[in-house]
Amino acid sequence: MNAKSDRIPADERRVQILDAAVEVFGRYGYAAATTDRVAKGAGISQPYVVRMFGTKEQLFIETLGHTLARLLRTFRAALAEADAEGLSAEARLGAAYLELVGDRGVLLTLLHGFMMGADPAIGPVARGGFFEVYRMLRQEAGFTPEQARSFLAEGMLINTLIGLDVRPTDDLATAELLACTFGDDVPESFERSIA
Amino acid sequence: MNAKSDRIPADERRVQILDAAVEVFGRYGYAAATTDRVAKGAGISQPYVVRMFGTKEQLFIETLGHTLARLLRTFRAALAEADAEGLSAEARLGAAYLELVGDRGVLLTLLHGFMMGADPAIGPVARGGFFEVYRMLRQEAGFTPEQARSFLAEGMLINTLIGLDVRPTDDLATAELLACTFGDDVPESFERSIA
DNA sequence: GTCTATATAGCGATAGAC
DNA sequence: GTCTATCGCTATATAGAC
Repeated sequence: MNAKSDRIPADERRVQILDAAVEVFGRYGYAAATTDRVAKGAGISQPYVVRMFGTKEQLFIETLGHTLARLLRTFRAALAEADAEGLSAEARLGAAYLELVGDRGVLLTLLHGFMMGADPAIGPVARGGFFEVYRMLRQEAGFTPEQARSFLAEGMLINTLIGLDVRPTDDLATAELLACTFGDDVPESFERSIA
Repeated sequence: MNAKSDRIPADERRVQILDAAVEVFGRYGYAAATTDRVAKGAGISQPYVVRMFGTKEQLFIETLGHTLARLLRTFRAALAEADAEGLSAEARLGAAYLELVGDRGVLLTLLHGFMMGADPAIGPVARGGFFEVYRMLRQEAGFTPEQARSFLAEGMLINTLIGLDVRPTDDLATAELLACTFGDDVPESFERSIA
């Protein structure tokens, strides 16, 4: 509104930029995403984005950390709930994953990061993040290796369906696979088309 | 060697370019891949690549078709073999998938394509390719929806492990997941580092 | 804390010769 | 069938003002 209110603390601006970055990196991937789109998403100028994070690469690395933290937070909350209500960790974590599907940016940003293992700077971060999830499943959720592998595999299939931008109405095979993957209630984010 | 022998038929050149493109798109993804790298891989000039395929986008679409055809060919050969030797289609297709892992470019190009569902030109091609595989599993391999979903999920996890550029020596969690995914013989392509 | 202006580099695509 | 030369766009990053 007024000119002065546009000046906000750096910490707060940082989070706004990271939130915008999750959307942009998720939609376009690392290479096709532009710092300008992130800036527009955060409502600031492109050079300011770069000023805050140094480089686009560094922004992506911090965005990966941001999304990973959110994933782990969601999973840990689900585990606590399963504990309190005596539900199985497996079922409760599956439901938690579906919550995350609602926000396409999170899972797609992670998957795009996972595809960059060959990148010297981003690869180690991506591997570290992936296996942090694996360790959480094994140690905190009490999964066996087979349970953890199966959980991750199902997750990657769901990520792929999001990345494909699959819609329930596409055709018979599509409807069948979506029904088989999600059961009765296909996440609503599959029904809207991308803005 | 001699100057004249460098002139080869367009059809043959096309295949050379597509083979180079599979490697490059697999390694860098669509956006970060350059027509110049593809050209160097095929041993020709960058403008000639563009000349042959019109645009980089069109090159990617044809590369997707090329890799998908190879995937389906491998699967169908495995099915024929399973038929002849009385093996289960599920086990034989799993083994066929592992053959494809040896050539990182194929599976990574496909996965990069699957991540581009939101792209107006590439999205429809990627979805079509993915569900062509699904239909093959259901109709030709005789999989139930659950078997097909599970097979695809395991495949996507393997693709992700390739994309992450995971190495067996990384740490305990890594070794455990690789052992759990591949059993005794982890594909050798996981042991070499990328060139 | 934030912007405008701009330097700089890389890449896809075109023109045209051989 | 293939190359060299080059245009023009886009995008990251820097400089410096407010």
